[in-house]
Amino acid sequence: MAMLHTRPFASVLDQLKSAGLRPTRQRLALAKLLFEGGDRHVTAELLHAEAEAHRIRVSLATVYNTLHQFTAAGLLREVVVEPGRSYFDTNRHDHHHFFNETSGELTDIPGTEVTLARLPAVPEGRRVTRVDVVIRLADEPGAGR
Amino acid sequence: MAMLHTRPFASVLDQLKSAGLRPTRQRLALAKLLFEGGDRHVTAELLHAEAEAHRIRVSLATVYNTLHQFTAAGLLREVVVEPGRSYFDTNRHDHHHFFNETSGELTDIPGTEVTLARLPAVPEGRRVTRVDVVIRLADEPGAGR
DNA sequence: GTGATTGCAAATCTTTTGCACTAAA
DNA sequence: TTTAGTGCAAAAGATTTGCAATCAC
Repeated sequence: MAMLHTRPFASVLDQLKSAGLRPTRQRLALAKLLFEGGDRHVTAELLHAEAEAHRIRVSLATVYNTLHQFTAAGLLREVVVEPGRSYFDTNRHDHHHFFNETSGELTDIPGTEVTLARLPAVPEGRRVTRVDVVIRLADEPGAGR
Repeated sequence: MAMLHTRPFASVLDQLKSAGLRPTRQRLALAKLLFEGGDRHVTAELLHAEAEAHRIRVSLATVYNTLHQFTAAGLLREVVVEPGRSYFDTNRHDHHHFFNETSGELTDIPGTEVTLARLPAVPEGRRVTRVDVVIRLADEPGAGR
């Protein structure tokens, strides 16, 4: 059972290597927090706080560097839904997002549950790097329930 | 011919009124810049610069306030595609966006050209406020052409 | 008049940067 | 060693806020 997370984490190590990133204490610790707990959406501030809670000494600057390096290495995906704040998503599968504007909560939608039936012609000389679908939600007005 | 833009602008005035916003010199001038030139995507900084170029004296703080008030009144739509910068879109029709990650250019896609064939179930107690589709582009690697 | 609106400067918040120090290879 | 990585504090942006002066009604 403890093996459950061994494989995916090993692959993270491999990917750090192939991205030319040294497996430092900080990067390993952050990778564990990020990838050993299922799919997550974190901000730099949040991950930094979480590291502190786990007695991992990392500076906020390093958290930012690491998040961007992991993103460049394809281990994370940056999601922009709010002005002035970036979320980093550990879910690397094809998927989209619900964004609750009331609470700021970001939730995955499996790629299979959203289908784009019709897409526009891509401008000349450009290629599509990604298609992001964000379904914005608000709490139902009818209070209670 | 000069009439061409008279109507839509009048409706803007009405909407300011019904939103309880006094038609001040600043708000009127910014509204003209925003709504008399077809569909546009502006940042606060850009609109402020444009106002200055037109000899309209407005502070940047007022530009921010105005953009948010217009957005709340339904005259503008805020589009978030880049961390740390908000675009405001004057196109109020149903539509989506191309975002060129290389140049930062934001382009409209008419709602008719994108069709979502399948949408996920909306979580209990929430309602959908908007569905945003952003097609991210990069310049084709094959240089020239 | 009276309350809404504005301008300005200071404050805030997130993210980036410069650089001396530390650690991996 | 040699070079990449880290921490810290300062800097940089974008956006917001507090408050006195100004404007619309």
